Amino acid sequence: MCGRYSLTKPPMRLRVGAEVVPLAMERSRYNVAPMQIAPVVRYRDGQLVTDELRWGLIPAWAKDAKFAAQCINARSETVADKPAFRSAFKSRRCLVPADGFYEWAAMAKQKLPWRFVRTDGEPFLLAGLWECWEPKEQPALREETFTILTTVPNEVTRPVHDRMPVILDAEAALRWLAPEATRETLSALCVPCPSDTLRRFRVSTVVNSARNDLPECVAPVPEQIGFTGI
DNA sequence: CCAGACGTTGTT
DNA sequence: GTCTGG
DNA sequence: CCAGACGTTGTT
DNA sequence: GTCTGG
Repeated sequence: MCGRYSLTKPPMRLRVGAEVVPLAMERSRYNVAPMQIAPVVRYRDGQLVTDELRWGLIPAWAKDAKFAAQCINARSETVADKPAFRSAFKSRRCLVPADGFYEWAAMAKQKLPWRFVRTDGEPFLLAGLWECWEPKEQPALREETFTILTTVPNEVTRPVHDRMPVILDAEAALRWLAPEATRETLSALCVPCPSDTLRRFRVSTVVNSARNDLPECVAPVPEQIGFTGI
C-alpha cells in the first residue's frame, strides 16, 4: 500500500506529458502521513495546477469526516465500482507528487520501515483521486481530500509488502488526468511500475511516528544481519 | 418500502 | 448519492 | 501507515 | 480491542 511518503526537495519540476508543472513548497516533507495536507496536481479551469488537499478521501455524501482515515488508499482493481470512490474515479482524478514512499515489513512483532525511491532520482507521480466534502449543516467544515491508488507489487516491493502505489510516468500521468479517459484506458494504467525503476533501503523507525518529520526519516540504515524484516 | 453501508491493510 | 439487505 | 488514547467531575 | 490523531 502506501501509508507514508516524502517530498524532500522542493521546489520540484513535475513532468506531466509535455508540460512541466512547478511545485513550490514552503518546506521539505520527510514524513507525509494520512490526515495531513499535501500537494496534488489536477486540472483547474483547464490548467494543470498544484493544490493543497488533505490525505484521506471523504465522499461528498459522508455524514462526518471519520471516513477519511479509512480511505487513504483505493484498490485500483475495484475503485471504479466502490461507492466511496467511483464518482471521483470518473471525474476527479489527480496526481500525488512524492520523491519516496515507505512500506513496513512485518515479522514477528517487529515492523521495520523501508523507503522506496526512483533509480533516476526523479519524483514519483502517484495515481490519485480527490473529492470535495461540505456538510450542509456546517459549510465551514468544507474540505478537499485525496486518496492514493494501489496495485499488486513488483519485484522490488513484493518482499516488503503485497501492495504498492500506482506509479505513473509522465505520459501515463497525462492519460490519467484526461477528462474523457475510458475506464478501460485507466485500468490499463494501474499496473506495478517496472522493477528497474525502483530501489529500496531500510530506514530508521524514527519514521514510524507521524510526529517525526525529520531528515533522519529518509536516511538509509544498515540492514540487521539475519533480520531484515523480509 | 426503509435502513444501513459505503474502506484498506494486515493478521490469524 | 447509490446500492444492498431485510 | 503507526502511535497513542481509551473518562468524568469539579476546581483552579 | 478499537478508535482517533498525526
